[in-house]
Amino acid sequence: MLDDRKRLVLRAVIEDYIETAEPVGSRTIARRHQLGVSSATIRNEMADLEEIGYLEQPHVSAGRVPSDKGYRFYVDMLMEPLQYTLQQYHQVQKEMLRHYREMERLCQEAGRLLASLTNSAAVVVAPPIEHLAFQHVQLLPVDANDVLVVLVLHPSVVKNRLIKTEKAYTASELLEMSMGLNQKLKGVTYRNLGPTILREIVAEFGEIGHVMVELLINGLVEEKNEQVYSSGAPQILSQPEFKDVEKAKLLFEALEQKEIWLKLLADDSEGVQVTIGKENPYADMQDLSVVKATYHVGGQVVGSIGVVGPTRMDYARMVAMVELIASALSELLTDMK
Amino acid sequence: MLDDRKRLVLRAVIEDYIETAEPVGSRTIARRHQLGVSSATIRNEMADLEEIGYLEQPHVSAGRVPSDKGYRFYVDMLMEPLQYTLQQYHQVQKEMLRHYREMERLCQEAGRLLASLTNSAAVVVAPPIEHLAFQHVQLLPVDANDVLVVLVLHPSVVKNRLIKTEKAYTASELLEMSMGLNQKLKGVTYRNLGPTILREIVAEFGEIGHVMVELLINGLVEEKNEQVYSSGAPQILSQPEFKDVEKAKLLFEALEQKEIWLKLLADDSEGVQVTIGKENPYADMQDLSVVKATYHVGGQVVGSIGVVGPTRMDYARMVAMVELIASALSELLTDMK
DNA sequence: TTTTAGCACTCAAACCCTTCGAGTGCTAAC
DNA sequence: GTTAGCACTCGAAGGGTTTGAGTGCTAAAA
Repeated sequence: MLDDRKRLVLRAVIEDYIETAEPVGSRTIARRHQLGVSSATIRNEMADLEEIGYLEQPHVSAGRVPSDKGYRFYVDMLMEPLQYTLQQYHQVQKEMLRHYREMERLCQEAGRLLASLTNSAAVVVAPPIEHLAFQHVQLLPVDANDVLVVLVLHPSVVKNRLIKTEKAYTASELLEMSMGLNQKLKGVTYRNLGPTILREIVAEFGEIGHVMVELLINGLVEEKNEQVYSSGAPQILSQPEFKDVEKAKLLFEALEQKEIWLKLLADDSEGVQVTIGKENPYADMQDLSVVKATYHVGGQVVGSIGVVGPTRMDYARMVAMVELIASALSELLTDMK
Repeated sequence: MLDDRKRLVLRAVIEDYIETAEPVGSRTIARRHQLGVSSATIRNEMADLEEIGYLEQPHVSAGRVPSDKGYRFYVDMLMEPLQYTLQQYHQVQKEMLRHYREMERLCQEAGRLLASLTNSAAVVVAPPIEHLAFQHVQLLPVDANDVLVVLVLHPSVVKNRLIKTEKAYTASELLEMSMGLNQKLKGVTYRNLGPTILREIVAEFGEIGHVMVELLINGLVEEKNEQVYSSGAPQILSQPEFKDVEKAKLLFEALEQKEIWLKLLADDSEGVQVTIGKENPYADMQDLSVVKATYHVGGQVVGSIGVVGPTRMDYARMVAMVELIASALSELLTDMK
């Protein structure tokens, strides 16, 4: 469909544009890349590429700029895949470990690292609580009428909530109830918490049972929004496309729309996925590109992580870095198991 | 020092400027405020106010703009204090309660609310862990070699960490150790964890003792940065002073310098404090003003909360809102007790 | 003595014009 | 098929003018 020279020209235009953020002209290409043809020839090729829709002209006397379609072709067919080094991998894992052993923190840290590696904004969707399984439930006496509920979920999530009770429970009463609850819940995934189990809990554990059920249900609901973390937004202001504050505001607002990310990153296909400009269904993000990957625990997809930036981004680098962070995160989470 | 009319003029200039963000001229004042004198008179007054240093002129044919010193006088002497309503107070408490009963979450939520009430960026310094006291320590068996350490601190902070042990402990061993640790630690503040206690713990509890001590010490260190939350940064981009992206970047960077906030908000004097422009010792923040207050648990200062914005801010409103959030937060935290 | 009307003056912002140059498309020759 | 050459386009940059908000000063009025 595209002969070799056209590919070379397209690639040259895109890579120059990614680097300089300025429309690139035929002479620049002729000078900077040794294609062995004159600018006039390149001019002809560029006109063709524009006709197919891979390049665009901001105005007639400016150079060319890649279109979304052009970037797509570049990402799929032209770009030189970049492979992260083993050294980078270890470095990243070390960084992550330095911080927290707790799953949600680890996910946040992964996002922060990704943002700093790419100089861009990163978004992480942490594993939805629905996929987690109860590993351990414990009621602890803290004060006269204060009971601490500790829920250990698998993998490596601990939730705790202090509750106030009407009745004052003794340590051994609580211990006994903990054992009972454990029996009921151990191994059950959050999502499989059917009404039967809940009703049993209310019936068997009285006041505490009531509170527990409310806590289980509300815990589930509340976490929805807490599950999306973003970082690195400020540094993206250095990108020339955001010299216009309005553009920047759009990006920031997009980052705050956590539901969008839940949906966008929910797709659990394999490998790194790239969404370019208008390919994105959300109108506010059609100037932006998203590069994302899923991460795994023991082979099962549990969440995803990605970067957002202007469509003019270094896709090869972004893909490599997202891949890097996603694998490192997957490995750490799996080891946590 | 300043006669009544000068005060009226200064106040009019500042309030107009806060509202419009444009340098204000003598005619505008004469028109919009009924001072009963002509623009020429106001012009003379403004010249005087400039001489004392309360007003400045961006250039000779522009109107006047308040100087830092002018804002200071306004805040101390001129501005009409705004009192939040009881209804707002209840509303805010309700909002806060809707979210979390856990101290750190509550602090974050307070920041988020403050940001949205003021359309500005808010920063919260959560109570430093050094001030917290151990209330309950518990080791829980989670898996063969996984032990969950739960630290309940007063007021209302729960920390937990999963640790891997060499030895596999039985539930009852862990229970016994929990009781021993409790005895040692209960009531001790984090800050008073002297080497004696730590040494005793290592001596008495072997492997677990080692891990516990490491955890206690590292926990202390790691939390430092985690203790500062900021929110509402994006909305501040709407302020006209940030139409220049460079300015905005400065603010964002300032918000990320958590140590600055720790120091800035560490000062635990009573009431709401206002730092205007150059009064701020940090060079990067000399275009910004900070309005902050401390919050309390049972009468004792534990942390502080504030807003940052351009020096042209609605000080009366900011002060009222910071006061509102700080009292609501104090009351909730105290009740948690 | 204070206030005010009047007026000359200043200066950024807005507008218009010109120039400059990067870049194009087309044509004709190689 | 390639390329040199050239006319053409159009944004960006620079320069000049106009406009208008705002000032300070002066002299007269209160």
